Amino acid sequence: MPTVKKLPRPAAKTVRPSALQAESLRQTRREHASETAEDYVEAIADLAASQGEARVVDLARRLGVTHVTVNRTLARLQREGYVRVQPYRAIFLTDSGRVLAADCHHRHGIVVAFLCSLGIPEKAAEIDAEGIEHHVSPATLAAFARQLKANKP
Amino acid sequence: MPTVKKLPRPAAKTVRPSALQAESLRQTRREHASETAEDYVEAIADLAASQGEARVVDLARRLGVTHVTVNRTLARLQREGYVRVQPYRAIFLTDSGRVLAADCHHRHGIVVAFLCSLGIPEKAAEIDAEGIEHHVSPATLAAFARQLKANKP
DNA sequence: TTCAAAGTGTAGCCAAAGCTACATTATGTA
DNA sequence: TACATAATGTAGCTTTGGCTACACTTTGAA
Ligand SMILES: [Mn+2]
Ligand SMILES: [Mn+2]
Ligand SMILES: [Mn+2]
Ligand SMILES: [Mn+2]
Repeated sequence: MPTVKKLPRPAAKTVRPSALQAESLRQTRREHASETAEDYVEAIADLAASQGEARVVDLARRLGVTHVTVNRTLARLQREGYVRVQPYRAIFLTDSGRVLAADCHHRHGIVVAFLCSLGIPEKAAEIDAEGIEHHVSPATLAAFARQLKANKP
Repeated sequence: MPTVKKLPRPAAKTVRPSALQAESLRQTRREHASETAEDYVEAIADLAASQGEARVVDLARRLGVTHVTVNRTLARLQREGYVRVQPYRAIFLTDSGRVLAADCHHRHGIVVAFLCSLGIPEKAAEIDAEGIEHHVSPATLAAFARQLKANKP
C-alpha cells in the first residue's frame, strides 16, 4: 500500500443531523414529482377561464415547452386522473384536477402577495413564486398569510 | 361533421400574461438543473468540515439516496468542474466547488433564519428551506436578509 | 368546395436521477 | 496474516421531461 496516511476522524461536530437533511431532500424530491401536475392543472384552469377552453398550443405557449412535451405530460395526467383528453379536442379537468388547480391557484396568490409585501417587484416576485410555491408547506403558507394580514389592516 | 358547436372565444381576459409565466417556468427549470450540484457541494463541504473528509457512503446517507446515485452524480460534477474524485478515495471540492458551496451555505442559512423569524418551527423551516433556497433570487434573498435585520436589532 | 395553414399526434432521440443486483477493493480484527 | 465486512464501483433497468422531424386532421378563407 502506498503511503497514504489515514487520519482518525475528528470528533464529528454534526453541523446538521444527516437524518434531517436526508428527510428534507426526500420531501423536496416528492414536491418536484408533483410540481408538473400542479403547474399544468393551474394553467388549464386559467386558460379555460380566460379563453373558454384549453388547447395544446395554448398550454405549450404558456408553459414554455413544445406541444410534444405537453402531449406526453397530458397522457400522464390523464393516467393519474387529473384531466380528460380526446384527440383533437380541448382539454378538460376532472373533479380532482379542478380541486388541485384551485388549491394551487390559492397558494400561488399568497406566495406572490407575500413576496411583494417584502418590497420585491411584481415581476421578480412572480418569477420566484413559480418555483417557491411547490415547497411551501401548509404551516409556512399559513405564516405567509398571517404576515400579510398583519401588514395590511 | 357532428354537431359540436364552436363558440367564439370570449375576449381573452389575460389573467396572467403567457409570456411571463413561460419565462418564470423556464427559470424554475434552470434552477432545478443546478439544484443537485448545489446540494452536493454543500453536503461535501459540511462533511469535510465535520468529519475531516467526505466519503460516498456519508454523502448517500446525508442526501437520502443510494451510493449508486451518488457515484453517477459525482461523475457529472467532476465533468462540470466542481469536484475531484479518484476511485476508493475521499471526495474533494475544486475551487469553484468551494465557492459554490459557500454561496449555498450562506443562502441556506438566511432562508432558514427568515422562515424561523415568521414563527415556523426549526424543523419545518429546515424542510421547506431545502427546496425553497434554490428558487430565491438575489433580490429576494436581500429582502429576506433586510427583514431579518429589521426584526432583530 | 377546395386547400393552405394551423393545430395535433407520434416516432425516436437525449440527459438526469432514481433504483437493484452483483463485482471488486480496502480495512480492521481475530 | 487471513478473511469477513464495509465501502466502492459498474451494468443495466425505469421514469420524467426536454427536444426535432415528420405525419395527419381541422379550420377558415378564397
Ligand atoms: Mn410553479
Ligand atoms: Mn436544497
Ligand atoms: Mn441546502
Ligand atoms: Mn424546486
